[in-house]
Amino acid sequence: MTEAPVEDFSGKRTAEIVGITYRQLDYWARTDLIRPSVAEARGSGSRRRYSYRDLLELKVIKNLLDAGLKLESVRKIFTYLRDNLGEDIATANLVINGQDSVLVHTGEELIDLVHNGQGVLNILPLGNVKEELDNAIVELRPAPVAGLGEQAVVGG
Amino acid sequence: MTEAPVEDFSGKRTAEIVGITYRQLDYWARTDLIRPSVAEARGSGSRRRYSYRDLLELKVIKNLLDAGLKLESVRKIFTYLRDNLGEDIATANLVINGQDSVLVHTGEELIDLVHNGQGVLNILPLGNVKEELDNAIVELRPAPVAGLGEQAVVGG
DNA sequence: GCGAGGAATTACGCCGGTGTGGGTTGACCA
DNA sequence: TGGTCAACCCACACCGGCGTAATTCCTCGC
Repeated sequence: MTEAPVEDFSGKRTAEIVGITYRQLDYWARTDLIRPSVAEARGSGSRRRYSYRDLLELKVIKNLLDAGLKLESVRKIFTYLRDNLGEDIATANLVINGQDSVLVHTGEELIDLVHNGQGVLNILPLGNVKEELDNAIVELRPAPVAGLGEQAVVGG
Repeated sequence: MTEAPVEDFSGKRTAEIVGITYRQLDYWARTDLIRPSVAEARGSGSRRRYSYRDLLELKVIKNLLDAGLKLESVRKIFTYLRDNLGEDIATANLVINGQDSVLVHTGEELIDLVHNGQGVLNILPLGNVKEELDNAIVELRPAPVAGLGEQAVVGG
């Protein structure tokens, strides 16, 4: 355990890892979609610090946007999701039906939903998201500095 | 066959049936998302005439929007969908993966896609759409005029 | 049967909110 | 002290709401 998550990330690096532009990250932070939970910006020149969990959420957002969702919808989804995005990320599928979101774990549940669902369902396999993220973190090491990159003590 | 589809619909009524605003319908027509296939507008005051098939597409769009999709994505989806939205509407599920769309008929195919899919899948059961539409058409009869509502001869 | 008037419908310009990109300035940290 | 990163201002595209002018359709009176 404690594989890595005691690491935190600058705004720029966060954007690179997640695969979004820095502008988006900036905009989302200032419009309260996702704010850096380790350290908020405190005026021009200060540094934002994102946690691993933040990156995870950002990656989910990125996936949702790539799927063609409106940012507005993503905002609403996260209002719900933030309370439920927990341990079972590896196996869960996020299923979104308009304003409502559910976490589904089995394929059968999924089929049920599709059959009963009145509208479009947006389905995001969260396991993939975590995987993608972890890969990106490894590949995008900040620099070939000795051993530790952006290692930081968060005190947890 | 020929259950009803020899009917066509005014812009206003189309908007009511589909459940969108007239503004949207107007905007979509003028930006080439969906144009009335029976009769185009030919200047201020002219009348648009939408076919049943148009309504079907509009209803799909409405569902996609309700699911939180960007209109931009919907445009791209329809570029593909228009060629493939055919008879099997009753049973097919529209599956969207970012830019790509597929029509899927069985639950197993669906699960496969979910497992393999890298990103979000948007799934829309098309059968429901047709059903919703037919209900709305019946419920929103234009007026209690004798028997026939907006019956019209469209030719072949 | 036919013309006139009113109702219905459309096109269009104006506008605002959102999301995003660019560029610049200013603070922070190494 | 220099490089990096956040804030801020600006601009632009998209979506769609509103109001208005223009046109067409429908109905009525003759």
